Amino acid sequence: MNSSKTVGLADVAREAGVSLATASRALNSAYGVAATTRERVAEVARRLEYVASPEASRLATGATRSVALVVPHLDRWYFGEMVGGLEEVLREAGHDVLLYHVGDPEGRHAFFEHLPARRKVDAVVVVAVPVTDHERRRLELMGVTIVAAGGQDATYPYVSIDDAAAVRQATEHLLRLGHRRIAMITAVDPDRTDQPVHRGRTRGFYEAMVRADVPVDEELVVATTWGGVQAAEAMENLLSIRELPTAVLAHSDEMALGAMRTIRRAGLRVPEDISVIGIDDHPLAELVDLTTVRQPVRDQGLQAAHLLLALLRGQKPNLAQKLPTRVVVRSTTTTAREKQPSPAHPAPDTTSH
Amino acid sequence: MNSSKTVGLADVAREAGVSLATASRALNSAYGVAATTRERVAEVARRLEYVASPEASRLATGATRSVALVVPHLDRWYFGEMVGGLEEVLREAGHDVLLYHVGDPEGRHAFFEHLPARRKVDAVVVVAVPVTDHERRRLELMGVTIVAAGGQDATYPYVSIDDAAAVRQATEHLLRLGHRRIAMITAVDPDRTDQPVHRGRTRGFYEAMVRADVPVDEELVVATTWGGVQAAEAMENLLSIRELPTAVLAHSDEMALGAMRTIRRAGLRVPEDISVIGIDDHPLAELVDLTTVRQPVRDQGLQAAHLLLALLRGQKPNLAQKLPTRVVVRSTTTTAREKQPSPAHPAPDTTSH
DNA sequence: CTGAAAGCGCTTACAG
DNA sequence: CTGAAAGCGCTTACAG
Repeated sequence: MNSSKTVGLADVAREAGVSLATASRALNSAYGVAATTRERVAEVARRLEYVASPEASRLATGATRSVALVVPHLDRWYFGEMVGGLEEVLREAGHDVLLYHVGDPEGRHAFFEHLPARRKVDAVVVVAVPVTDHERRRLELMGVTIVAAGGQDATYPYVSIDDAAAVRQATEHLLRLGHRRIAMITAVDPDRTDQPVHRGRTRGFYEAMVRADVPVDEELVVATTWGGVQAAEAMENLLSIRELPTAVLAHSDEMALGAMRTIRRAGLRVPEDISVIGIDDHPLAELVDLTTVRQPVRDQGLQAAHLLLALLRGQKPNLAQKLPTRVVVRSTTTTAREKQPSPAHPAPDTTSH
Repeated sequence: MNSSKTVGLADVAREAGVSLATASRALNSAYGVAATTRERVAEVARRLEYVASPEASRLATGATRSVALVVPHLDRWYFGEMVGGLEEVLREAGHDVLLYHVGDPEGRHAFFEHLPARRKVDAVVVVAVPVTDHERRRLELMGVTIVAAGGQDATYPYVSIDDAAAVRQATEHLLRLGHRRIAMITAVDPDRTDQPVHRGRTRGFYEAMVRADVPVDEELVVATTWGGVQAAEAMENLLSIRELPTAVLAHSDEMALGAMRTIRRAGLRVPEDISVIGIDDHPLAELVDLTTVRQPVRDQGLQAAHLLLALLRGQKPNLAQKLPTRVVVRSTTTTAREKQPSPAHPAPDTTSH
């Protein structure tokens, strides 16, 4: 199949005048080879442009030198950015990076069932994908290390942001501007309706409100799946409430943009009538002047990769790393007006224009 | 390292009462095995949850069953979406998907230099990454198939959109609305300043203008690197021109958003004062009501993967596939006013807002 | 420090 | 149709 002969370890050994064993050791291990021998072999290898066959090495050692990246989406900024950070340090460390897209719970299940059957990877990092304790234990039994990048707190090593803190920051920003009727568009993972509602980002909202001693109007808390269009629809419900909110907090920037579209189409202005704040600091947030809470996504990927490498080396790294977030004030939030806007309850109109 | 024994082909063979050779053939090849034998072996394999060791198979056959995805960015929607499409069909076809991020020309060069040294992959698909003919030939000599997903026309198999046609459609949309002073913010790849200017997207603009017999004011054509912020700056230059354009065409939606920010900050309105159209139909374009030219990104990834598979199978697929694009009218474009806006040449102000 | 040899888990001509 | 055997290209105890 491949006509051009590739140079093998045997070629290097012959050329350097040593045995296969010595050549191998010279190229890999630190001990057990005379310095001069090692250098000579290395020199020959370089000259011959020798590259070890990964298949053969893996077969002989049992280690695969590759890690699987499990991601639920590839088309959202968050995931691409995360993967970019992970790839950089893993590749740098000499690992192959295998991409696995698991869309739904079944896909996820299939992945964890089949992967360990025959170890194709030494480790897997899940990007904001939930992993059951059972799945995690299964992997560990098979000797594959697991790490989470982003997502909710896990019972295994992870690096993420403090979701509750991020939303607390957003809420406090609005409270500071004098807002009291604050609405929140909560994101729920469609595959995980089992989860407690008042956790993560949602919890942060309640915490901030309680601390500020501002009562939460439950009517102003709506839930929907991730996504701008879904948030736009949720916003329609919020606009049908008798007393409109003066500010809206969305669980992501995409969702904030969706909410803004609904507000705009209803003939209201942002931020004059309703302030809007998102979470993420999506690259486009800057271009649409959206106030948001910035989370360092690439850094989470970078750190998660380092965490994984430390674990593979048998070190004892910090197993629960949370990266800081901070409010980025742009122009979609402003001080609360005294009077509520009540523009004759404009019928939300999504078809027009 | 791995304590739990995995079941090997030997276990299957023994259990099925056949030799290793027969077991292997039964599981792989279509011919040379009695139907009953094949079934029995398959049954045993299933029961034992046998999974072949990829390392061993690869070492024995020489085929890697894996393909490398080479991408220049991971944090932009376009690339994530493309990769998602590629991953889906390649994984489905039983290939491993290795991710390679090559940021700059050196990285790209290093990739093509080292990859073929020892075949880690059977094929590589480059996502909008330029490949020199020399690099392509090198890969082919080593027996690795190459395919391009997206990007400019290549001298090797590819699937992409017709860049010139996409911009032609955008230009024609503006012309149809009565615009004559149309500005264009051209995207240039910082690594490829060598390329002819009037090609791809840029060429489409000139073609449409010539066809409509509308003279192009070269002052209205500005170039910048991809990116919203860069486009925002380019837009500042356009606003400093004595006679403002009535419409702006940006080479991407991100760039269109950047242009809109500058227009907005200058106190002008979109589309009343200046119409804006982008290219892509980025998922967020819908949320900001941006008029654009839609390109099917995921489909390009899907098709490119199918093209690759066909090539690997030795078939003769269409080596130059172009997917259609179409204008999606939203609310950032409108008919040209009779009079030009000349708001006393507002000084572009990027600090305020 | 170095070498001969076995082994990693498959696949595939070569004989029957 | 089926089996014994060699081989894919490394690594690593085991002896020196």
